[in-house]
This record gives sequence, C-alpha cells and structure tokens, in this order.
Amino acid sequence: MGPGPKPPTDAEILFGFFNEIGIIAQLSGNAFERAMPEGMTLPQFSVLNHMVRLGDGWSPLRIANAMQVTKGAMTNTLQHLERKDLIEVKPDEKDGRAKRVFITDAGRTMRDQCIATMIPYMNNFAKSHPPAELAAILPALQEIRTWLDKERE
Amino acid sequence: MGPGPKPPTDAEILFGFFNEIGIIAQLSGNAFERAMPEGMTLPQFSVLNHMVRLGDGWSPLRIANAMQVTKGAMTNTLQHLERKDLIEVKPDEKDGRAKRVFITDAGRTMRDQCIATMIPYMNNFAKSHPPAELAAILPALQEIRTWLDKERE
DNA sequence: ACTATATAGTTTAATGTCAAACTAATTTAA
DNA sequence: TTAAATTAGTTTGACATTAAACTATATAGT
Repeated sequence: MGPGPKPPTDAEILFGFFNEIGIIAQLSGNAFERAMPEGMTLPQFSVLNHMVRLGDGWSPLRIANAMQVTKGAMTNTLQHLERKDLIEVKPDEKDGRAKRVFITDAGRTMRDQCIATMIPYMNNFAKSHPPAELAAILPALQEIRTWLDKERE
Repeated sequence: MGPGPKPPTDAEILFGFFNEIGIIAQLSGNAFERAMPEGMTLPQFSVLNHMVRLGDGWSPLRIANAMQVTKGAMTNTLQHLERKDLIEVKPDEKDGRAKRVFITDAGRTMRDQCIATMIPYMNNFAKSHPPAELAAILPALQEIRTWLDKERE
C-alpha cells in the first residue's frame, strides 16, 4: 500500500471547522425560521426571548451588545418588532440620548408561540443527538465565542 | 446549602447550543472578512476556494448545492465575482439551460491572497486553540450538519 | 409529434449584517 | 463656563440570505 492522502494542515482544519460552524448556523437558523410563526425571524425571536429571560427595560445598545451585533443591526430588528407591536420603545428618563425597550403582552405571547413551534423540531433533533452530547462540546464553543468577542476589540 | 439553580431543560441546552453556533459563525465570518482584501466576502472566497480545491467548470446549481445555499444566492455571488473578473461564466455546450463556471488567473491570485491574509489570524487563534482540539469536535459538527441537510428535504 | 413536467438560472421582495457617516445629548477637561 | 470628546441611536450603502415567481430549455409520456 502506498502512502494515504496527506493529512490536512492546521490552517485547513481551522478553516474546515469554521466552515462547518457557518453551515450549521445557516441550516439551523433557517429550520427554526421555517418552523416559527409567519414573519418571525431568529433575531426577532432572540430579542423577545432575551427580554423574557433576563427582564426588559434595557437600552438598545445593551441588547445589541448582549446579542453581539452592531447597534445599527439592533435598530433594524427593534423597528420590525415595534411595527408589529411586540415591543414598546420609550425614552430613558435619566438620559436624553438613550431609550428603553419593553416587551408587550403580544410580544410575550409571540415568544411562547415561537417556542411551542420549535419544540417538535428540537425533539426530533434530540432523538439522534442527545442533549448530553451537545452539552459536552458546549464549553469549547463558549470558549471560542469568548475569544472571538474579546479579539474583536 | 439550599438547592442550586435549576438545571437547564433539554430544549434550553439545544437552543443554547445553536445560539452559540450562530454567534461564532457571525463573529468568525466577520473577522475573516475584515482580514481579507477589500471588497472580498466569505461567500465569494468560498466559491474561489472551492474551485481551486475541487476543480472548476461546475454548474452554478452544483456549486450552490455544495455550499448549501439556494441557487438565487449563488447567482448573486457569481455575479459579484464575474464583475471583478475573478471567474468566467460560459454556456454549457451540452445543455442550453445550464452554465459552467471557471476561475480566472486573477481569481486564483485573489484566492491565494485571501489565504495569505488569513494565516496570521489563524495562527493567533491556534495559539490558544490547538487544531487537535477542534479536530476532536469536528466529527460531531459534521454529523449535525449532515442531519440538518438531510432534514431540509 | 405534442403536451406536460422537470430542471437551470434569474429576478424580486423581505429580512439580516456590517462599517461608516451623521445627529443629538452627556461628560470631561481646560 | 465653555470647548472637546464620548456615547446612544439612526441612516446609508454594500453585501448576504430565503422563498416564490418567472423564463427558457430539456425530458417524459401519451
């Protein structure tokens, strides 16, 4: 037997890794959006979900930082949510530059609905990918995300 | 000591996992694009890289499938590359509906340049994240990607 | 041969992202 | 106190993505 194919270089492994991550993000995000109520997107859901889990009244900038997107991107997402009356944006009493974002009852309902439609999808996925398996690689992913965030300056 | 915080549900683990993936994809893609030559994007680089590694002359649809994006998205990316003379798109002799995509010399040069600018970034990353560590979780990611792709119908 | 269906590619209309320019308000410093 | 620097948010201009409608060509079935 001759020599096998040459092993991938470190750079190839790295690029392959991030490429795989990118494709999974795209496919999974798309799958979630197809499952969710008409017109809802993942960024919009994420903002609603964030407010339910960690409380509302945050400024747009603080939400943007929490989600690791630019403030311009957050302006866009919040405008969509506000047009649908899923959130309310009020001026900050203490700081004339800032605003505060609140979730409405309709927003809470929509968030619950999104989760409800995701559950079957997740259960289906979990049948072949037990959560414990994901939990095992989650710390490594979190470490990488933290590194990338820190490196972003 | 009282009971600690309640453990995350399976659904929370799953959602946290895909959320982490999404953020890493965004941050890493952005980091690569900032490192690359002005105007080059990750999708554009990916197409060039694909042609260098696996050969050119493919149809747009076949490239789209390989990259797991829609044909409409591929039309867009190819148009950008063609405008910059990094690829050439010719009609397929055998099939009047189809086209064939070829990389130009300028395209090859650009691809090499992109890789060159990425190397320092990757080396920096590899200092704290040895490729062996990534290689260890890569199979799990590939399995997930395959599942998502299959599930997409 | 004709018709119906399938395939390849483009276009359109939403949505999302970033970077950079811009406005308005607050802080800091001189 | 006034001028300079910072901060919060919006806007703009590229680029990307999807789904769905559309055109043109090819293939299958009758």
